[in-house]
Amino acid sequence: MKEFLTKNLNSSQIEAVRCIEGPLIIFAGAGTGKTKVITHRIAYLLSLGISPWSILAVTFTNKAASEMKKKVANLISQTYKNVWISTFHSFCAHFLRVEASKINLDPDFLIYDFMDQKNTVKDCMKELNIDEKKIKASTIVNKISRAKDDLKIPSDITSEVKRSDYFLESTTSKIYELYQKKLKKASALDFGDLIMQTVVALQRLPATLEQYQEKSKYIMVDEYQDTNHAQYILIKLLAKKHCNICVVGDDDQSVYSWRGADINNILNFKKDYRNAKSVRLEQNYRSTPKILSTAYKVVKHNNARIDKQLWTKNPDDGSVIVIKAINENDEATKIANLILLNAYKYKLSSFAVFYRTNAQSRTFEDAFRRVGIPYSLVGTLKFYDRAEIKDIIAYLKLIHNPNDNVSFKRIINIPRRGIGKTSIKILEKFALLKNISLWEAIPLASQVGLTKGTQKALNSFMQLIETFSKLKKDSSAKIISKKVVTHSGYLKELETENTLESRTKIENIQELISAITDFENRSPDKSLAGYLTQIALTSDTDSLDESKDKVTLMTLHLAKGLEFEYVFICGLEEGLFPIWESVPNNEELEEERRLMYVGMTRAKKNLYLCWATERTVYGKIKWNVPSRFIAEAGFRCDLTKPEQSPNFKNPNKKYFRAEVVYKGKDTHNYNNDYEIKNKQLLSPINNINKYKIGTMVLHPTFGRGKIIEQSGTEENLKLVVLFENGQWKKLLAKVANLRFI
DNA sequence: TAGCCCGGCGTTTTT
DNA sequence: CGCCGGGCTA
Repeated sequence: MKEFLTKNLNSSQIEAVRCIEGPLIIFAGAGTGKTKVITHRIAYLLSLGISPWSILAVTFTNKAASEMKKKVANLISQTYKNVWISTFHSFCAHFLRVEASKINLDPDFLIYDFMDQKNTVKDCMKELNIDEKKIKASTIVNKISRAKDDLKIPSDITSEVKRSDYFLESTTSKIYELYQKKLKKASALDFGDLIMQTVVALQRLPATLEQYQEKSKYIMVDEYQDTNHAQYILIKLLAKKHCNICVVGDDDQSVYSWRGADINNILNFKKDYRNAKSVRLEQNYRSTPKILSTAYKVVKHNNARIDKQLWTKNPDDGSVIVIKAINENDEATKIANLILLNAYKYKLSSFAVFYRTNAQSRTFEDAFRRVGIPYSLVGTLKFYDRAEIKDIIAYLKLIHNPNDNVSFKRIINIPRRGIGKTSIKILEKFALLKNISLWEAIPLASQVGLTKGTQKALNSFMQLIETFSKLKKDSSAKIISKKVVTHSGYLKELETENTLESRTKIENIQELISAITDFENRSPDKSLAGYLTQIALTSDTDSLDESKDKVTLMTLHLAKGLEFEYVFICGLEEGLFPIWESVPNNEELEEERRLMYVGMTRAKKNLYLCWATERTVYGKIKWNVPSRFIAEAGFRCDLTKPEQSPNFKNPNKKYFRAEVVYKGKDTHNYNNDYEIKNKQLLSPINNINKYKIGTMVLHPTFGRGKIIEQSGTEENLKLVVLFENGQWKKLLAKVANLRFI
């Protein structure tokens, strides 16, 4: 093995890299160098002279795929370009476009996102006279998506249900059937179709299958614990001939079962592939021993897992601390203060706040704004979800395929053309009757008794779109989109509005056009269809910009794969995390626990577990009990009496009881224990370690306070004390003249 | 047709 | 408490 491939790898990593023949499963715990192993493995294959054309690496996210490409390129400069590294969805989209003719598919199909799906389902429900108040459209979308994840067609759904669910299941099945017809008519595929259709095609076309099996003589699958059944079958088909399949994953980090991921895929790998070898990566390079052992204590409570325990050579500094807050504002204020306090040591981008639900982000935004901490909120408002962007995209989609009813309805009256809901309703009814698209119904509008004015408006809309369509042949996506913005009157309407909001919208549209320009400069396929595919399969572009020095706010789900020096996991209360719905169901509870594990293992040095005794939910105050995960992590919480902080009137500045603190022993022993300090807070301090974190002190000028941080030793022992007035001070212990109280 | 008001609802969301 | 969507009125 070439030397450049082995240096910086540990022995298990090397073992995983070198095992290239036959099935291999790599259990790669958090922070164990998983990506490194995959990229080195690819480089190793290439260094052996294996053709890049026969290597396929599949990931879930675009980010992971592009990172992987970049890292392989760094290892092997020349040949990497021909290695097929892509996401499941783009692999399938590519496959389906190339092989479309063999399976009676329009090669220029659109890709529907969640909103498109939901709108289509709504149409179906109207048509089938199903009351949207009884069953939500989004429930049906989820059910249809899950069915596709399981490779089920509409008739499969009803055949295997209990009688109690029969109504819901049979309506789902009916809607699913109609939904597929509508998608077909619009030449659209949803995300689930991309995988399912690919599987179906490969099963039906043995010659094609064989061809792709050659292309995937060596397969690698990243985040295997997140594969759903369809993806599992897809991989199985591709790997069947050569069986050089290498899957990488961590069952402890499986948090997407609600989206169809099946943890059994990874747990049963050895049953599926009898002669499979397995390698465990257990040396962690990210976190401190404290963090790892705490996280392990939590995840150990799960039954459906393969036991593995991470260890590290990292020094045992930093801390794991539980913070008890009075309410959600207090929680945010305390965290904001802790960040300010430590901001001199690290960049703001080294701090992250994780929460279970998006609704929790607001308090943090308020608190951070108040004290002037720059933050970036990840995941909520996606660029491509903004109304103005979706409008312009809808124009592009309609230009690409005028039969796309979803896009048609979105923009028919944007900007206002005097075509209202009732006109559309009439047109829709008519189109349904004639089994044609809304677009095709326009020339026949005179037959349905629409007014002259409406007819005229419809016709000029049609003309507008047709003018754009003519540009398709010899104009780029950029030119078309520019013309759409101006000629449709969209820009003009925003300009006349001239509000702060409308100006932001104009900026966003300009940003969109520059994104399209960017796409054209980069991508080999400069067509409109190419661009539409790209955006359908790409999520947020700008959300996590690591170059900006800001604190990160995000949900725990989005945290997977990232790492930060300081991690704050918030809202650790029964009912919120673990979220109430999951508690009665053991499998779901275990998934919550894995989510906790994911969150904890993001931390490199300092981990804070936060909970509030009181929290306002939907305008009502709720009293909480600390999350079981806090106890499982080895901390004891006093549940009986919620603390009332003395001497405080302003609730936002009530002081802090870092009730339970990790007692750091200077040892790398992985299994060392935690000492509960809860009861010692107000008791006499022994001389040896008298400035313990959590100790109450009295300062001659600042008054009562509590030690919440320490650094340095002996003569240089520095303390951070939080005083009752809400101020934080950094003090040199030797001269601070503190008295214990 | 468009704007307003009222009622219901309120996990997580790689593609 | 706040948002979104449906229905009703000007």
